[in-house]
Amino acid sequence: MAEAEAINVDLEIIVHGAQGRSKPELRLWLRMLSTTKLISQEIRRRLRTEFGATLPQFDLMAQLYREKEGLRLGELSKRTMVTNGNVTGLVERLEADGYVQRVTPDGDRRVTVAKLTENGTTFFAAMAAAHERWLQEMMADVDPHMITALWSEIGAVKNSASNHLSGAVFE
Amino acid sequence: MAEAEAINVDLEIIVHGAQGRSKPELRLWLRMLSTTKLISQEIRRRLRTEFGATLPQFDLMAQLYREKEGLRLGELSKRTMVTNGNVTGLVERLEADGYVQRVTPDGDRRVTVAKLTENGTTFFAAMAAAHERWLQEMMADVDPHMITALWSEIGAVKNSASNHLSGAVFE
DNA sequence: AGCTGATATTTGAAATGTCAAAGGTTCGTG
DNA sequence: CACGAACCTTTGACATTTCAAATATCAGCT
Repeated sequence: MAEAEAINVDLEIIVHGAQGRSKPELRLWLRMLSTTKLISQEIRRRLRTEFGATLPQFDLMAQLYREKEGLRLGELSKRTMVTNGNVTGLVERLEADGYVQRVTPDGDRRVTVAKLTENGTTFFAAMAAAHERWLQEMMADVDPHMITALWSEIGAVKNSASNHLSGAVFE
Repeated sequence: MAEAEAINVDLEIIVHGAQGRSKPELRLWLRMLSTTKLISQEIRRRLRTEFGATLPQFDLMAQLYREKEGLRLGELSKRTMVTNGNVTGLVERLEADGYVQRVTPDGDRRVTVAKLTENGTTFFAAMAAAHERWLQEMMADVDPHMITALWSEIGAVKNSASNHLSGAVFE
């Protein structure tokens, strides 16, 4: 354990350099980024080996899973924080795999609604259960109080960042 | 301010659903992920519009900046958490732009060392200054104590995750 | 010297990511 | 009802991403 920690500290130093003189905001950002990358990569690896799926596909299906009626591609784009053009391709591939179905509603022919098929629903449910388990595993060494505290503190960071964006995010 | 916060809370709900029944680890993970995405996208946007650069290029140059003698591509891959094949293409484009130079040392002809050119050095220095400023801006509303606290708490998360990886990360 | 195994990088296929521009479709208003 | 603005999705050009397979080189051993 102690050894693993030491190795990890080294990794951090290697990744971001021995930058004692950086501003705290920058140090925090670099650590957030590397931590997120680390966990993302692990989740990607497991999704691929255990389910043959990708993380973006998982994210997209997660949105559809809780909207039985499906979602418009534009909504999907906002919720997954993925660009419109990207959603098109993702849905295309998921449709080819039989997990998602595309429908154009009668009312508005500009719109395309994507929804999970029955296959897609059961497939996603299995992935979601594993996904939640993996996260509990990976955060097993963290004090539960710290987890909830982190959740709210990161909320503060997110709020601050949201208030200082240049682009029009609140369309 | 209060309004912007309300809007942001809505965004979070939209992005991740009104999932009161999720495990804390999952909630924390989703929030970390969306926050990191939000800030990354803002940094990407600014790097592109103000410098015509991409975030991976910035990351790569950051590593070279603090190693005047340059780095082997494999080292670059580890430090940037980017795969080998990916580094090849990144360096290729940066070389075409005149910011990076590739050299094969005499001793070992398997190796390729990348280093910043003079142009690359001054270019990166300008980007780095802006980059640090942007982060201070985006985190301006966060209590400085919280920033340092977050830094160490996220360290705990990172350590825990490192200890529960499936793949061989500590080669 | 020649083999073998380890190292280092490149390549190729497929997916994801961005942005900008182009296509349709709908709606309000003249 | 026709026009133009607004809306939704797709397309196209590129960059990035991963993985696996291929290449190239080195180092050690016989």
